[in-house]
Amino acid sequence: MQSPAPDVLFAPVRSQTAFEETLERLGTAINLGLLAPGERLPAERELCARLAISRSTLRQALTALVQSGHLHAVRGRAGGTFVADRPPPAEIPSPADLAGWRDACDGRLAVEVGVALLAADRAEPAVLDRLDALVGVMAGHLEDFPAYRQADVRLHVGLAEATGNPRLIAACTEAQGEMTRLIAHIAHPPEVLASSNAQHERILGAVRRGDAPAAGRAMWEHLRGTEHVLAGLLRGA
Amino acid sequence: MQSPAPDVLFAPVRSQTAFEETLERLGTAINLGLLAPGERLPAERELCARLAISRSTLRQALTALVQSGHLHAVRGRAGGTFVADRPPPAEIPSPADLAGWRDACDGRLAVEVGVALLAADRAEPAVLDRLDALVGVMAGHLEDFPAYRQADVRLHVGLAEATGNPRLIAACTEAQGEMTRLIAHIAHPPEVLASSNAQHERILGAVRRGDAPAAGRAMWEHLRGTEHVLAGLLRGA
DNA sequence: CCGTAAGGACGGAAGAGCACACCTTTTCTT
DNA sequence: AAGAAAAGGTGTGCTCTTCCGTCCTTACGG
Repeated sequence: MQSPAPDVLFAPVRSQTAFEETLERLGTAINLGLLAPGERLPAERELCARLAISRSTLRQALTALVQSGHLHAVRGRAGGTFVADRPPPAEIPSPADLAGWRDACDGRLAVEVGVALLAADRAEPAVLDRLDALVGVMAGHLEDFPAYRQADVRLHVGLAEATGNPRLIAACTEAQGEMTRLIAHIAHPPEVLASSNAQHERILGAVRRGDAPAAGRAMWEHLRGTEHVLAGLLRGA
Repeated sequence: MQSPAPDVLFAPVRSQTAFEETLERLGTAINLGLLAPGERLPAERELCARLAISRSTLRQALTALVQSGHLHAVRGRAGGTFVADRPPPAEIPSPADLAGWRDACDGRLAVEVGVALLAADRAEPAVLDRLDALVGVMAGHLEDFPAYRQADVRLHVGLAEATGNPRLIAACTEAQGEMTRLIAHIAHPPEVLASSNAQHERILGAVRRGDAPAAGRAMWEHLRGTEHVLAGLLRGA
């Protein structure tokens, strides 16, 4: 009955430095539009306290993001660090990203279906109203994928926030970041977006009814759609 | 429509050292029984290569686990590092563990339901036969919670392995580790274990039929059972 | 015109991790 | 019986990351 030693137990230990993680966190937040263009970040001395890192380390990340054009800094009393008005476009996905696209989809599936199940139990109607509004925003941007995608991300992350679980919010944000890297540069016909957005309505409807199984199932089908699109385009990768 | 800056974006960055993560990985693997008593670990020089850390760092972790009684080391040509025959019992959960029990359950829910959905699509019958055998093992240990729990863990992790996704396997292992810390020291009447094990059968049945929604739903209900037990016992925490 | 709040810059201290060389113990092979 | 081999055990010094503290520069506001 004893299985042999599972390989994954001895998989490489991640060694991401604080600088790298900070850079990644802020960078994806900007790319996802969670930090809006023109928005002001907390002051460095406050932000490094919130992130529980030293100011030097934080500044490494901020400096890198300024140089890459994601942020711009303004000195002086009324200054601060601001998200660029026109952040640079998402980079093309790395070979490593493409190689792991299926794993990324799987991870996203787990997080999002779990979020849907829990949100159905816990979401406040007021929050759901805000998410419904996002469906309307997306409906108005079927021809403008970047704008559509930004509302899309806000919807999914907003649903995660509705669960009240910080872990799930973080996991959802990370999953959305990975997905954005994968899909930012591929064509999205308006018909596809429209049908995807119809699924958003079904998900929110089930969540509002408190029907967790239906919400989970609707989310599952929603994500399978994305997965099939990717499978078609990346078949060789 | 612009939400204010999401709090979770500026949450503390995790700063876990390679030593800490190695210690945790191997320690939980032993506590969960994924590394069986008496089992021999790969040689240090090989293991540090697999974990992508230096031998010094690996030895820090191994030394700590030897001192805590989880491992014992044997010198000489036929030597090695072995899992203790009688590893020390799980520690009582820390206040931090108890405070976050609901978050831990949520995370587990997402991972496990996702695993069930994906396993229904991908699991090989041969693998499912092995998992069915574990249900039989559990049925024979309704009076012996440690033994029951060990087979339980192997079942859940085995289902994750059936998805073929390393991320999910790792996430599932971690979630099971957290759950074990929470539930190791509470009473588990045989009737509760029997009903829990019946749910295992339902899950595996749905997976075998390739009925993903049913598998996901069965898993969801299975986990809600555990959650209700915990909610009753930890209500004040 | 000065205080204050913001970003910007430097320099040293501490610790984690690593590479490498070497030692000790035991067993296997010749 | 001798020596090679394979394993854990030990020590040293270097590099890189991070942190802390201090100071500088800019610019708004009274």
